[in-house]
Amino acid sequence: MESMSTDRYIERVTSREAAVRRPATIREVAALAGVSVSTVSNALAGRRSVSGESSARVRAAVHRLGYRPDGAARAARAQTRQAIGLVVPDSRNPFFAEVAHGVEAVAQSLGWAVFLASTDLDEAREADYLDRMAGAADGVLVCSTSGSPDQVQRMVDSGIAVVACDERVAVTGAGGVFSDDTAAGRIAARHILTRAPRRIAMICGPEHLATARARRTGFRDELQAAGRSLPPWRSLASDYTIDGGRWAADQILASDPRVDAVFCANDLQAVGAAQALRQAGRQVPADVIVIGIDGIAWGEVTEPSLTSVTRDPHRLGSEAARLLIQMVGEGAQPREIVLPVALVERDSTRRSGGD
Amino acid sequence: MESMSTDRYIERVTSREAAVRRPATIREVAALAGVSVSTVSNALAGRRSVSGESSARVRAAVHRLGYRPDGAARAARAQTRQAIGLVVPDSRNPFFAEVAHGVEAVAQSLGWAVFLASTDLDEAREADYLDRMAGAADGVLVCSTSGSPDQVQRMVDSGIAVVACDERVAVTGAGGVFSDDTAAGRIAARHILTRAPRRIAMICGPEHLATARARRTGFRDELQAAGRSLPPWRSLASDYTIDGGRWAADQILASDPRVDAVFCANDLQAVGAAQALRQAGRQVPADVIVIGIDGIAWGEVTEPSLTSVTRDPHRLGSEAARLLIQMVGEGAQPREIVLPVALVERDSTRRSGGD
DNA sequence: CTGAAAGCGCTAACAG
DNA sequence: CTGTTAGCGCTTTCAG
Repeated sequence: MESMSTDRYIERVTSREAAVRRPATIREVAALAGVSVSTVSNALAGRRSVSGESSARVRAAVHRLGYRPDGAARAARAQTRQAIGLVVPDSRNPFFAEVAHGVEAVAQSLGWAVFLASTDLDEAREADYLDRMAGAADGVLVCSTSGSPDQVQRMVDSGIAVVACDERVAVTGAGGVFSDDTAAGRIAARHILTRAPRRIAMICGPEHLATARARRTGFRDELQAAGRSLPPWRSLASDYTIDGGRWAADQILASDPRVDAVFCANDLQAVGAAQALRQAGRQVPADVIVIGIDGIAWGEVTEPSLTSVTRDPHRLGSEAARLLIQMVGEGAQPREIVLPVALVERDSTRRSGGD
Repeated sequence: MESMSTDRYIERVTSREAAVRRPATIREVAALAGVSVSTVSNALAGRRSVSGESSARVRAAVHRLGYRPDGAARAARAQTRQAIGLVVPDSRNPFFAEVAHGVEAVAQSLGWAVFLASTDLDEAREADYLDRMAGAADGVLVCSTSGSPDQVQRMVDSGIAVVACDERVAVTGAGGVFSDDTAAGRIAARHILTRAPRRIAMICGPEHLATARARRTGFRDELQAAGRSLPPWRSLASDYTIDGGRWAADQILASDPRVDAVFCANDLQAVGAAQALRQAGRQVPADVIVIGIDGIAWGEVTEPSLTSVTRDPHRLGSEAARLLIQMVGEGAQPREIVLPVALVERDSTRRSGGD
């Protein structure tokens, strides 16, 4: 099987010339166009009226020189970087990838750039990133931070706009876009009850996340409202990951082999749980139904496809970006937005026949 | 089912105070510390020797004021933004998400920021992004661009470092990090042949991508070397997406229901193809084996788990970022790096028993 | 070891 | 409609 991998590493130099050509400046453009620097600036920004004659010559010069305004210089002078930062725990997580895409889509359409930062759940990295963003962006979007709110509070206090997304952050003066996590838990419970299960289990998210607690509360409350309760040994917490879900499902199976419904606080856990369940010989949904929360796109690809209470991650991101840009660009008040959630029913809770 | 979605939208204002506090400047720090601006600058950068006394006072002042150097001003003066741009077709695609994570990890460790841009395969957006990055970043990493190379060439010519990643770009003076796509195709073929299939099919990527063509060539060549060939009706191209794979698999099934091995030019297609195959009543791998290329993490989660020739997307990104930062930070020559690929065998090509 | 002064490339008054 | 003039906040000579 050793022929099954290519050789170590190939490398070759591509060009022989250093070509330390520096970008053209606005002054060069002005000189070539035979106008003043400010006319170039105005022509390019369309800020003040410039004669057709002049702007044509400017355009020509810009084109000939391949001129691009220097964002840094502009930012220094105009006191706006036209950039926002986005801090997520892990950009590979499909939920945050979707959020990031939403952020980026509206930022792009509004002419803002976005810095991406993945903390990988490392507090030191998070602190470092936040620090850096404070110096490079006009505002930052913080998703599910694990660190202490102090640093974020200091950012807000020193004039950097902050919008929290997904998970609340204890900071005054920050905006926020969240989903109705309690409702998500309730909806999941209601849907599960519809299938008349006898033995329900619950896989929660990390205890330190308020969103995880809210989902649990919603789920529990709805169950109790229906006169059902959850024995403690069928309720446990794990990471918001596929592995976390696998592990939790195995635990549940060990303490109650006859479980026939499992609620997961997020989709990744649900994917892992469903997999573990199948590997333990259970049919999903015939023997056990599984439901998650989040609404990641991979939910329709897994086997079976995953029923989920979607939080519309793309919209979470786009709404958050819109709010942040309003705050930073138009001086809008920070506010809090709670987005609705909705059930997306797929195979993992499908009634298989006459049950 | 209407109770299965939360109310429209909730919103409330979070703070009543505008608090237009502007960030502290280096001058304020200097004043508070009782030293000059340049001493503050030097103390902070550790560039020139500063007495312990002074730097202590500076540190204190920085802390008290919550001072953060303004990146834009620094960039304007020092002529380095310490930022790179990353342009990908779609940041939600797990392959590019992984690449992005690799890029970001090394950028972060080297003290560079990264701008993320998803073109969504829209040439206008790509052009817009590239343009913007030219003004905001010191260099840009371009993954699988669809647009014309002219713009990228102009960027290089005007002093913006460029590194292509994954897909080559016809530009002189750009660096590049690629994987050995031909080898990937060959390895896939060799592995498939190991299973002694009778009717092999091939799902290629978009014809306009050189990587797609190379994978096809590698696959074909290896087949021919083994004295096998592929009837044209069992070879077709589709998008590098799950849907593309689904569609292609359906086509193949229609023209040859007895196909028992399908090679896909990327993992997303393979996931889609496997799904379509199963939905058409075929067992994977018992009836048909499926193999992809890329090595996305979701390959181990799908049912069955996916055999793939991995290109190690994370490393592709980290290597590309390292090269770009060397070019832009240390004036390194642009060069071309070709990374090895390797077979990762999973269930989708597993021999089920004695076959 | 420190400070004064000169800009980075750009925008934004302000006069013409 | 246009040009001149001050800076943005920072780094970086250059003298002390």
